[in-house]
Amino acid sequence: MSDALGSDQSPPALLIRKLASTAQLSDRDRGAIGMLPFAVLTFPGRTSIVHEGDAPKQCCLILDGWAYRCRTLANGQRQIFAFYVPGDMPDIESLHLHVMDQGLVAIAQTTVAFVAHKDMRALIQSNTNVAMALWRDTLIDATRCRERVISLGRRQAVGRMAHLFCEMYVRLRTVALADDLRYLLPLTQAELADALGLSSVHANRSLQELRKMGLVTLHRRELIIQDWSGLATTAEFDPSYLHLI
Amino acid sequence: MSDALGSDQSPPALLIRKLASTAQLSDRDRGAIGMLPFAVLTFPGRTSIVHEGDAPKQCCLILDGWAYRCRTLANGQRQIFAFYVPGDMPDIESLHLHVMDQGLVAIAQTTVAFVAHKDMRALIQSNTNVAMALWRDTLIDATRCRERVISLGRRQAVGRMAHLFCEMYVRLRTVALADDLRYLLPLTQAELADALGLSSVHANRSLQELRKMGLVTLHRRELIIQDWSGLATTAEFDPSYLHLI
DNA sequence: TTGCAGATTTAACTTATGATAACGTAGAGA
DNA sequence: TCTCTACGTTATCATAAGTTAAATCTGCAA
Repeated sequence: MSDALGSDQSPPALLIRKLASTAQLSDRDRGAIGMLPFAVLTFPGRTSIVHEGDAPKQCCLILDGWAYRCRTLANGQRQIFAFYVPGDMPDIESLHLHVMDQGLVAIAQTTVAFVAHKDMRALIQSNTNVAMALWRDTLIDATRCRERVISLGRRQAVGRMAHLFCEMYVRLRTVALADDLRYLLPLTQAELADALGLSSVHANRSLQELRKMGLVTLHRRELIIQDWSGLATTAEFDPSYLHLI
Repeated sequence: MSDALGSDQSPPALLIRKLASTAQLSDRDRGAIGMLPFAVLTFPGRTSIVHEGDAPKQCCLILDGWAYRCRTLANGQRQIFAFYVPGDMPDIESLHLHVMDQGLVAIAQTTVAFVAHKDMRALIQSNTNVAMALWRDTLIDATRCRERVISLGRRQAVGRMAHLFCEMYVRLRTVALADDLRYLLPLTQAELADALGLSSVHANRSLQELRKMGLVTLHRRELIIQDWSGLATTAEFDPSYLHLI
């Protein structure tokens, strides 16, 4: 992928920057996060970081690459719930809910930093403010999930896709992985379809519709937004649900 | 509705019982929750408890009745995100996210107990364990949201409806508002449709399909599950995502 | 270069769901 | 009793999206 996010690339620095994008952190908070011991691991594309049914003893922080959470139904259909990008901690909830009811999968090659639950718990116990920031982060994850519900329930395919493109642009921009209305979107159309509740054929049709409308191009995994306001209108996109400061 | 939930009907007692259904609470925790000052208010059916765009200064606890969170799109379509029943605190998140991006609406006549944010914050600051239980509760709310995503994305209308009926049965049973495979479902078919991402006509068709399959009856707001295992199979329902102890 | 595998695109056809409108029913209140 | 209203039901037609299959295209490795 790419090394954005400013100078200090260490896992704690990334986590601090991420949490500070949605909450206020004091120097004491930053210091406490800075002490967290992380173990860094790289996963090849399309491999599982956490399996459905696992009971992890650690949380992970995406450093580089993308991941998604998904579940497979009995008939083999898949639903992708959410995408995670650098700075995100996709499984903070495993601190509280011990069995993962969905898997976490690396999309392209993805580097992840793990912190043991016990270290996270110690941090949370000793630093209420950081606990609140983490809690807040999980709540924002939930608002994104609700936005997904509205998309699936009440938007048509083209609007859903436009909405996802808008959301990812805004999120990637906060970690300096998008600018100038373009970003790397390492998804196949089949994965896009699984996220949007579509068949891959219809995902393809919808994408072409967006192209035909002159809103985006997507070629070689690079998404270019040609008409932001048109795209946002098509999506009825209002970024306030992301609760960025 | 009905007065279930055992002997002590006070708001703190209800909250304690609810949190204890998904987390361990010590006597000290229970004592601390018991001290929370609540203000009780009753809302007529189809009135707004919290408006979209509000910045509430209090959290609410449903004592009696049902409520739902919803948002209305530009074209007038509505999406209901979640239903809340006695024992639920639908807007704990307002402690952390100050503007509600959706409304909270009472369905039938609904009684609600309000706690001021400052009192909740004091409780959370002084009692980490209760904070963790509340956090955990918001995470379970999020797992329900994800379950909704899977329903909307990958299940057909009949399966979606079956899944909702299963979930509400299990949830209502934990607060003694359902037993013997039946419960009060105070929703119109139009509301059911808004929750399931369907038109009301198709919600009606799907309901009739469930009846024809011999799985449920719904008459005069009473839902009777005639064939639990058939319904659960149709829904591919697995209650583990509710994380009940 | 060639061949291969995965990804995208296109086409033809089917199906689930939406939209609209008419009609039925039951309860509330005059 | 009558009327009004909110809901539920039914029918018809329109359309978004699914399914299947085959034709390209792309990148990659031999």
